[in-house]
Amino acid sequence: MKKTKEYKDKLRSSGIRATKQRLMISKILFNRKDTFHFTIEDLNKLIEKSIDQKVSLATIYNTVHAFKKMGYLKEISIEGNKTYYDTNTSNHHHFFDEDSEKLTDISNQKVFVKGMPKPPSNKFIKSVEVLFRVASNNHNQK
Amino acid sequence: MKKTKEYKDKLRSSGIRATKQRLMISKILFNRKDTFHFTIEDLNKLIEKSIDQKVSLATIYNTVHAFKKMGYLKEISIEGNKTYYDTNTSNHHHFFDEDSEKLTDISNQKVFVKGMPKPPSNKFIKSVEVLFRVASNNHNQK
DNA sequence: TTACCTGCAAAGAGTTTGCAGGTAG
DNA sequence: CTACCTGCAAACTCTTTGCAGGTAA
Repeated sequence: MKKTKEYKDKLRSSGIRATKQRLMISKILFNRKDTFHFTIEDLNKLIEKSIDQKVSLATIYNTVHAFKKMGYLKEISIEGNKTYYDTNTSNHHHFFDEDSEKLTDISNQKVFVKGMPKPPSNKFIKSVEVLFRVASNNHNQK
Repeated sequence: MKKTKEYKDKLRSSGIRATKQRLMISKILFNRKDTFHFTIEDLNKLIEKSIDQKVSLATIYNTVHAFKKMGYLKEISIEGNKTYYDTNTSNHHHFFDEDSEKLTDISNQKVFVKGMPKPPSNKFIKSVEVLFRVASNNHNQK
């Protein structure tokens, strides 16, 4: 609650209006200590659980896309038909737990990629992402 | 053509029937020197272009899933709503060209990940995948 | 012969779009 | 006041499913 003004300013300075819906979503996504990994479905459930009014799915998609374009969210590469987003927009790596289908951050200060390959001509490397797939021993092959 | 018997044996030894459709898809996917990265849509177009009869989409999905289960294909983690498959099932890495949305293999003998993190308790690391995103300089942010 | 497979069409899941009415600035 | 935004429903894309008829072994 105390951060409402801060989010208003952030949105306005990004050139979009600080609507009720966007402020609410900002609070849900960014009022937390840890990185948050989510799908649109996850976010929608959180909104429904909250006391405030419901937000239409179209608006949730719209807002998440806007936040991504502004650099407040990052899309994550995970197989499957759902799109995952991450509130940690810095370059970092992930565990993907195949049992629970949950992501965990790994700082890029702990993991190093050696032997950076030469990119195709006229291309430059925009980012390097490492995904460690984990599971318990008795888990079926994905 | 000369490999038909080989594919028949391969399919049968995997416990599924060597149907016309599966043999045709086997040839398209595996009768090549280089690794092949594709979506179901790509594969369907190749089948349509070929001289043989068309194969229904349901059968293509069915076959690709069967091949994946047998370990002949690997699913690749790329953002977006389409599923990518790879005929190279060994542990290796990729360039992803954001301009063309095409993948290129990188041997895992060239790239090394140092500082392997400790997985969550009771979990073990199944695989390590590195994705290098590349683009040309004038390309818009994805 | 018969268990398995294919093709079609319908259904499902996730996402996008068009547009009328609402609201931030 | 008005350009931008929201909510709804319809549309779209990719994928899965049910089932009648076909086919490998």
